[in-house]
Amino acid sequence: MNVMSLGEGPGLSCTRQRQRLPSDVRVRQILDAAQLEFSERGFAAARMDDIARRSGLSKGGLYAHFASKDEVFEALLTRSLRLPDLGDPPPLQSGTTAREVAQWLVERLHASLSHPDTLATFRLLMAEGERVPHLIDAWHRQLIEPHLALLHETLGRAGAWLGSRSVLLREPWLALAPVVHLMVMQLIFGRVSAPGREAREAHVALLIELLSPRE
Amino acid sequence: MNVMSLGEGPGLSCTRQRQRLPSDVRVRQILDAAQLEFSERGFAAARMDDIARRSGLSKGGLYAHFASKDEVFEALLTRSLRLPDLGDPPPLQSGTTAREVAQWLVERLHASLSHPDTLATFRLLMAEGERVPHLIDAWHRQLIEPHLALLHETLGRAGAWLGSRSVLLREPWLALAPVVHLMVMQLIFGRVSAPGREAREAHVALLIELLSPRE
Amino acid sequence: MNVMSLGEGPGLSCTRQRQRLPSDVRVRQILDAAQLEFSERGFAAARMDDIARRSGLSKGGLYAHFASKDEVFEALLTRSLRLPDLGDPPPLQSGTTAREVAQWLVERLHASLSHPDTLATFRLLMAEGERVPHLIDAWHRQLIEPHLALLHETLGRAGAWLGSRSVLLREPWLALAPVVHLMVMQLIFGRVSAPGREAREAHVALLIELLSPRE
Amino acid sequence: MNVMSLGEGPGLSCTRQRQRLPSDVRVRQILDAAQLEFSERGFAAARMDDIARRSGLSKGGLYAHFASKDEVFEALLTRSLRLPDLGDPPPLQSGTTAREVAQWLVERLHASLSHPDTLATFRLLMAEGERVPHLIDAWHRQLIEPHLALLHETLGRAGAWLGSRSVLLREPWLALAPVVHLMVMQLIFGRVSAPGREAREAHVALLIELLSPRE
DNA sequence: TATGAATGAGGCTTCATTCAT
DNA sequence: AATGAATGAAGCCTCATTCAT
Repeated sequence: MNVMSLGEGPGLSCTRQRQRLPSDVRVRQILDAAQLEFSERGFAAARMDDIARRSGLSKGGLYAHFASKDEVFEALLTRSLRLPDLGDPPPLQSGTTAREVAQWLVERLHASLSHPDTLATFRLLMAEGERVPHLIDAWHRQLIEPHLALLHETLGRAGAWLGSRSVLLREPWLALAPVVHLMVMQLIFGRVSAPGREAREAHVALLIELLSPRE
Repeated sequence: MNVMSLGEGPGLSCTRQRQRLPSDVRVRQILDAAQLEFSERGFAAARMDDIARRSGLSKGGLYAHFASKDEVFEALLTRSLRLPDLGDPPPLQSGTTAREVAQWLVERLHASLSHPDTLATFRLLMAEGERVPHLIDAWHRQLIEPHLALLHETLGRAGAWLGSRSVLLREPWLALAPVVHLMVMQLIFGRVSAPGREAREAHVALLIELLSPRE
Repeated sequence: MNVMSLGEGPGLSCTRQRQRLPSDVRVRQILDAAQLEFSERGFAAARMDDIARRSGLSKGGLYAHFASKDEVFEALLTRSLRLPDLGDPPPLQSGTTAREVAQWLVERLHASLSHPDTLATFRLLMAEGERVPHLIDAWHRQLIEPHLALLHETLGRAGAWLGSRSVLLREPWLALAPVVHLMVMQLIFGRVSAPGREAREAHVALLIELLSPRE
Repeated sequence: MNVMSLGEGPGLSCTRQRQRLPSDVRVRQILDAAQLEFSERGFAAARMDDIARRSGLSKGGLYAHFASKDEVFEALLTRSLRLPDLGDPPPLQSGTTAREVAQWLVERLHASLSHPDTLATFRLLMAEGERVPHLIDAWHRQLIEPHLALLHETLGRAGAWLGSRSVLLREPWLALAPVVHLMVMQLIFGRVSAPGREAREAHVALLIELLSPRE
């Protein structure tokens, strides 16, 4: 490469140039790559080289953005810990049935928790949580608690409305458990297949039973 | 091992002798050590050196019993995959209440699944399952299915007896989900603390509700 | 490299800099080092560490260029398997004597086969050939066959010219055998000394006898 | 195994006993095994474990007979360096032809040098000779020199008898070279196939030419 | 910012050798 | 004389990280 070809300014050279992207774009690419690598192999077995290559960078280029493997890992988990958008609780009007409430809840929970990104984070925390205890707390605050709060709020109001006095109203995690169960099964077996319709249907049926008033 | 049992060897108590143990004893020690190391660090980050030292062996000595790290890992999981002893289903006599059945079930499930060994295996399979897909199958067959079968059988009979027509009778995994949920929480947060009494109580209450006949 | 050429670097001559060389230069250095190590010790006893040090590299640096010891070995042999330049066959003009032909041949064969590189390769193939059977074939095709072809061609034409009907014309390997014998002796005894003049003279004398017509 | 079963003397126990053989038998077995292992893999790559197993011994048992790998190697080569029995030189009576002498010689040389044991030793010396320089000398004295002496003597007498004045009479190694060539080819290519008849025939033809008087 | 050769610590594994039995 | 568990020194190879360009 001669001196002339360097001075030509951006865009004019047709030779294969080094790709210089804005930092935030690169960081996003890197974290996307890191998510795949860390999720597939776990922290220790993931290689900076692979993360770099998957981001379209060389190893050295990766280190221009992150000072260490730990830093990438932490940045990844931090990014994954965005507050989920759970939307508004359902309106409870006259005529709202237990089924409607249950379906709304199950749909929300699965949409939020069965998302591949959530699963990947979930798995990383199971496997490597000890590495980042402060992130575990954050995860609990930002993921678990909002969901439990949503459940508590929604089940409470629906229970009152519907006249249920189920234990569910006091222990909303029981309503979350089937989703967690499915997440676990999904992580352990077939990493691809989404949880079946029937499973969700069963979950709905369970909630209906518990929300329905008894004699 | 109490203090007395150390230093009492016949004659040569003080000199550090090379310990020669029968192979099966060593293998047990090694797998115990491996369980700790693999569970604490995951497969990739665990070091053969540490496993060896924890078994009272040199690195080379370890390789007299296992040909590779993978082999230790697999042997460990295989050992952990013993069929659980779930005991007999509960007698359903006249006078048996939903509470009795529910308590019996919850106790069984927690005793079997919250055991530290089971948790360790569970965690390893979550984190490193892709390494040993055949063991995943075995785990499902030998751990999950028997528990589901126990639930199916017991819930079915209890439901018939008690007059319940809950979805639980068709989808026994719903009754397992709270235990799985607790296992997960136990793994992610505080690796030590056993799941609280209240959680078990809530689980029992849930089952009671579902097993009780409705008007 | 003379003394002057050291210490003259621009500005920083004294500090020990990390040497960064283009890949092909390094590869050449590595294979040179490998040739020495493998030839001196054989494949199994040669150490990657030594090859690295001899190339002015760290162990890890070596692996940036070759993925394994086997790969270095194979690359080395492949490099050694260049077709020899045997030059043109001698002109047979009126007046060409058997001695001239014989001397020309013996000189060619020894120049080509007694070369230290050829000897080193020869020895490696004797000792470690089973490791690289495909290279054995290549070696035969690229080294042995051309020499035999040269002999066949040259002896044939010279024999016709000179009126010889020796078995040599049909079995040219008989004319190669003394060189092989000398190579072997050179390898087994004194690894340094070139084969003596007298030996070559004897070889020439042998060929003369066989090329000369008999009554 | 209880104490009684040990005191019963030899021969009475039908349980699998340790095989205790006379030392010289064991040593022979060990060296046979060593010959195979060293020849197949070379010194560095041969494993004491394999030699032991091939001798029907455990590793420890092997060390009861040889103090080290080097000692086994040296003992093996020493055993291989027995003086070959070349038999008596051929009677040269009136009527003996060059063909008879040549055939007798070629047969002797091949019988002695193409023997698998000789080939194995030959190869070991080529590959590992530097390890045992004193044995190289011995090998020369005990194998090469006798053959050269046989050739010198036989060719000398036959040449005188037949009226040849070939260079062969002064440089008997030239008559040995084709055998060496064949040995080398046999070692490098097909480790099994014996050298062909035609090759031997060619060798004979060569000697006949050189032994026959010229006008 | 980006490259990729280079480093060096550290992990897995092998194997000659020792030794209690 | 024999066993086989055990040692420990090395060797191969990996990979996070550095750095000259």
